[in-house]
Amino acid sequence: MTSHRRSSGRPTLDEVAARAGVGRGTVSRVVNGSPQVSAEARAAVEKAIAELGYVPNRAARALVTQRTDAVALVVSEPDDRVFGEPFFAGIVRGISAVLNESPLHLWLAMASSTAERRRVEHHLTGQHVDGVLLLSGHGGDTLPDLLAERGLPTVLGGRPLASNAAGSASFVDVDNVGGARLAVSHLAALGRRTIATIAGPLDMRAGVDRLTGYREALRAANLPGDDRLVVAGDFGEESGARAMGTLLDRVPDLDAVFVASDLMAAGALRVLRSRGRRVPQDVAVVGFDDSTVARHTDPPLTTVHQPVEEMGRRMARLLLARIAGDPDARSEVVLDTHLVVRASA
Amino acid sequence: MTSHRRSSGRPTLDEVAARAGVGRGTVSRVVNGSPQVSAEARAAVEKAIAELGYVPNRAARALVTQRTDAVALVVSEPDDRVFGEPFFAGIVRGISAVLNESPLHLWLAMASSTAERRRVEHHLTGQHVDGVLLLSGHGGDTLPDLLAERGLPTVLGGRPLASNAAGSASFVDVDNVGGARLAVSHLAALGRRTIATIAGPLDMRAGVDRLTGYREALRAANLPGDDRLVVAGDFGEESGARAMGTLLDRVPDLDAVFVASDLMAAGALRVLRSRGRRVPQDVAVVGFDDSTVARHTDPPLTTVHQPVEEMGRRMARLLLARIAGDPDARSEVVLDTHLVVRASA
DNA sequence: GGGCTGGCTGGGAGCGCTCCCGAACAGTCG
DNA sequence: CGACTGTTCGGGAGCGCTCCCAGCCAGCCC
Repeated sequence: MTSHRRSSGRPTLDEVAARAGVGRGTVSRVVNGSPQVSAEARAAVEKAIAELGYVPNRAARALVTQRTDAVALVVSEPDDRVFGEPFFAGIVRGISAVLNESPLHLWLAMASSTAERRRVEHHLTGQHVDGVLLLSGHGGDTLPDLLAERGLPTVLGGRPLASNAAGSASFVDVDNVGGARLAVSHLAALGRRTIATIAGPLDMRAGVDRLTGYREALRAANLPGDDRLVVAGDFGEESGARAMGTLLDRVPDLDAVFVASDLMAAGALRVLRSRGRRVPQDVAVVGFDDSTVARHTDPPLTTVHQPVEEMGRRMARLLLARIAGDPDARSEVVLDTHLVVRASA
Repeated sequence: MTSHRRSSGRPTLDEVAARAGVGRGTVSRVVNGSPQVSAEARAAVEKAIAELGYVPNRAARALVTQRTDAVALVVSEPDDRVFGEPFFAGIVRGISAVLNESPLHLWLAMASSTAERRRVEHHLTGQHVDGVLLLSGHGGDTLPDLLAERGLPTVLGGRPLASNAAGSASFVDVDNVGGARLAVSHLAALGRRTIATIAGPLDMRAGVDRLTGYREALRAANLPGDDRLVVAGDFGEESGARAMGTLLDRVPDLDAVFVASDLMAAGALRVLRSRGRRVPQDVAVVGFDDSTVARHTDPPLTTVHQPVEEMGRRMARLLLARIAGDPDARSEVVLDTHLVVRASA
């Protein structure tokens, strides 16, 4: 009737106040759970809210509070690695599970190309998220530094490569070194003496760490570390096949391979078979990731399991903590991996 | 110096205007690409923006425009299906690819439990997304109706089950019926006469449609449709194994199975082998999804490929169109599937 | 009884932006 | 030369909310 009614029809805080017969301040206090409200006033406001179906306007709130109740999950990855099963889905689930218990919402940003990365940077630093979860991988990513500089709470998925000024960023990682050590020790315990490895890309921390674990385990088992036993791939299946070929050419009598990803291991398995090697009798193989394919290769793959969903959960919790509390607090969480023994080793 | 500087230090539109020596309106016009600005004014404003590193405040803009430049991807799925490879990752990629070309941002909302679903409903209808992409699956989901009622542009991933008032919602689906038909015709063309099927859950549209395709193809090939040849699973590996057992008990001499998901097919393959059937000699098997596992089963799985990433792209484009234009426009997109022939059939 | 607490409350100010109205200024035509 | 059109521009109003301050009303103590 009066011209005050907004066209969109969504009730505002003022309308609630009018209906409850109180002032705006009181409604705001009720909505935000302030204790400074009498029982009667609170009841009246709650009644009005229910009747009107009032939902606070986030934009208006964000405008004044300078907070957005949103965090971004940035997938800053040019290639497919992050999307490999079960990584991405698992992480997202873990994160969502935790965030769903908080008032925060999740904004998903993929930055594959450089242009997209710039757009994302722009948006993040132009504020309007309260924190950032970053799934990166490759070194040379400038985003962590940029965010740190802007003072935006950030949690990295995966330990940053080297000297990144991510010194101020928290991260959650799986124990890649330990996992690789587990795998290679297992191979050594099986009596294998010539253990090769197909490493991941060495510009990714996971690639480097798994190689380190391999070397440590060799040393611990008193086995020779020979550079001809090491070939790097890119975590993808084809690169695994190629690497296996190279390895077999170089060291025909190798009796075991530790492969830094299940997908590469699947490729390796194929080549091994076509070159007449029996797995595990002639060559034992251990993979990494415990992805879905590991259960279905022939033979099923012994592999290192990493707790992806837990990783997502921890990332989210860490971010929550940083947003709530001291933004300078830095934490590092490293999650245990374990070996899943199947038929390939 | 003056007390005008905000503590957070982010430059505002007014500061840009002051620096450029123009009014707020002009800055706003430049930022929003209005043509009603002289070349000099535009240049001055752009210079000031660059110097100050100005980024518009989304909340403030959203508050006045009543738009948010954000859409939500709601995964309303209690169980794992959506997360099965390569579905989720593919969809998300496709969506992101399209959205990255637009001013829209992506919110990700998982609603597994009923409580979470309520929270999401509340958030969506409490406004503050401009549209919704819904990945559902099971019938009985009330969200599409709710959103339609609220007039929120919505695009469904997957054709809704039955009589949902999703009559007003657009959707993108893959041609499940056609895909299943393709698979079963292939089996028939191979000379198989007793073709069984392990269907998906019949409260999901994909489950129903794939079964329909199976039946149509049988009829077209003049093969008997026997209810004993049909067992439903839940798309998961174990259910596939169980179903295969049941099928073998009922019809020991079946010579082919069409399985409505690769994961179930993997389970079926296992049981087939343990029951002494050779694949494909004794029993030919065709799966559905063309997931990563299909390439690695023993033997590799012939399966129906569905264009997941394209599905994501189309969903995003459809939503964009609905947001931009006539919100009552309804569209249905059904994407073709094709058969990937490997060793299992 | 006067002054003081202290719990509740209402409402002004203002967050940063867009929208829109009217002013200012050309340029054009009769 | 005056009236008129069209383009460009400035700035007031207001989006819905939170913050904060002043005001009010007990209740209490000296």
